[in-house]
Order: sequence, then C-alpha cells, then structure tokens
Amino acid sequence: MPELPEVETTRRKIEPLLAGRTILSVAHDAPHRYRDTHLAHGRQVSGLSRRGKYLMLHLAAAEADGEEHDLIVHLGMTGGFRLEEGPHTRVTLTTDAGTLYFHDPRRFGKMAVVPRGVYAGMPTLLAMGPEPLSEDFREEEFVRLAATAGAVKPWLLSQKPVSGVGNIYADESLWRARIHPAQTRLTPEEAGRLYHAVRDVMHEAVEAGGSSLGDGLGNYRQHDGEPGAFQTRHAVYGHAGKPCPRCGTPIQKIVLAQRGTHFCPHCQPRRTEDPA
DNA sequence: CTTAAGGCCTGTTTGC
DNA sequence: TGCAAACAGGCCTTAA
Repeated sequence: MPELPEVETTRRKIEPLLAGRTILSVAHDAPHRYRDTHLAHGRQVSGLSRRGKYLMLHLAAAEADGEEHDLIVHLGMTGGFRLEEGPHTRVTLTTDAGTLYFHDPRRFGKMAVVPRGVYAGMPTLLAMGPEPLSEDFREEEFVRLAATAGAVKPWLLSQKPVSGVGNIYADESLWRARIHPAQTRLTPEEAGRLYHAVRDVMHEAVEAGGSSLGDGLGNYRQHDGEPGAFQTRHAVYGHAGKPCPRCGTPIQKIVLAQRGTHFCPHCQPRRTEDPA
C-alpha cells in the first residue's frame, strides 16, 4: 500500500523521466476518477513534489491561459507508474520523450489537474498535517494534540497530526513506541516516543525505497519493477502469530476502525487508568 | 465542530 | 472441485 515512503520513492524515480518534458496526452476512459486531465495537454513538467501520500506534477503555464497547474496523483492502494503497458493500465501518460503507464488493479487511485494550489474538493489535502521529515513537524505540538486525542491509530491515520502515515507505518511506529493502537489521550512521554518513532520509521523506509509485500496485487513496486527493501524490517505488520522481535510474545492481529491492526500484547499493553 | 461508519473496487484467499 | 463469501484498505461521503 503506497504510503509516504512509497510515494516519495515513486517521485524520485519518475522525476528524471518527466521533468522538463512536455505532456502530449493523458489518455484514459474514467473522467470521474481522473479529473480534467485534458488541462495537462501541451504543458511542460517543471518538477515533481509530494505532500503526504499525494504526488504533484507541477505544470508550467500554457500560452492560452498563462496559469500554472498541478497534476495531482493519489496512488490509492495499488496504483503505480510502469514503463510498460499491462492488463491493469488505467492511464497512459505520453510526453515528448516517452510514455509512462499508470497501473491500478483496484482503481482506488485518483488524478486531477487543477490550477496551482487550488485544492478545493480535496479535503484531506487541505487539512493535511505537517510532513514527518520536515522541521514543520514539531514534538511540542504533536504531544499537545495527542493529549486529547481518541484511539491513537485512527488518529494517526487521519493525516491531521502528521501526514503520510498509513496502515503499515502506523503499526510499525506504535510497536517501536510501545503504545497500544487503541490507546487514547497519550501521556507526554508516550507521545514523545511516538513522535520519534514516526520520524525514524519514515526516514528508514524512505531510505530503503519503501515496502514491497508478497506477490499479490497490493504489492508496491517501483516503475521499473524493482521492489523496496523495508518489508524485511517490519516487526509487526503481516507478522500475526510470529514472535515479537523484542520479547518473543506472539504478535496479535485485531481489527481497529475497520483496519487490520498488528501489535505485541506484551510490549504494547493498553493503559486503562489515567496517569495521576 | 467532531467522530463514526458505509462505500468504492477487484484479485486473492478462505470456507463450505 | 467449484463456487460464494470474506478480505485487503486510503479517502471520500454521509450520518449522527
């Protein structure tokens, strides 16, 4: 599942293929899912950036309107760019220097072309919290917000306290911080541990090129088919029943807020009484 | 305002 | 064996 590390890896890998190129066409047959992509035609790609799990292709102004645009891409669960067409190719992106194919078996991915910075109609992007690897992500603020939050895992997944955390990295971060996924109202000590766990996990995962899991459809790959390497460092995600790397207790899997949730019942006990 | 739940979508896995 | 049901899950929409 593409989360921040996978989206960042995608950005780094396809930027050399797109920067400075002119988009000739964005072809697909799902205008509701890939909105206003015709607005990208004829525009030059000035660069790529990322916000949370959103990928942004910055498009130079066209002669007709003099306005810069963004082609916003969300990879959803199974989206990714490839060099070759396949059975799940949903969008064909043709430039003056080659073609990229957007694969997305489960069709959770989305695209939209909008005037630069106009994100109306994208509530998650508008309300997005700070980037976990930037200086905007401040421990004090995170600790303050966590003190009154509900169950910590759904809170992390909301993208509001910090951006880019999805199901895999939420479970891994909570395991490192030794906090139960359903814990509410974190103490300053707990929130501080979680702050550093999120930063460390994201940093390590980006360096490893993200996580590639199994051989199934949800398996994230880079555009050239290369897998990431972080999955070998997962302590709990996908490890139900296997020993906790820290204490040996079998990892437990539960459903929390409709998400598969993995944790160590020994290292991550639920704190029931309020700290005095 | 906040929080919770349903829906989207389809290949794979599980269960009868 | 074969088919149906459950499962995976990020984010939007709707509801409370």
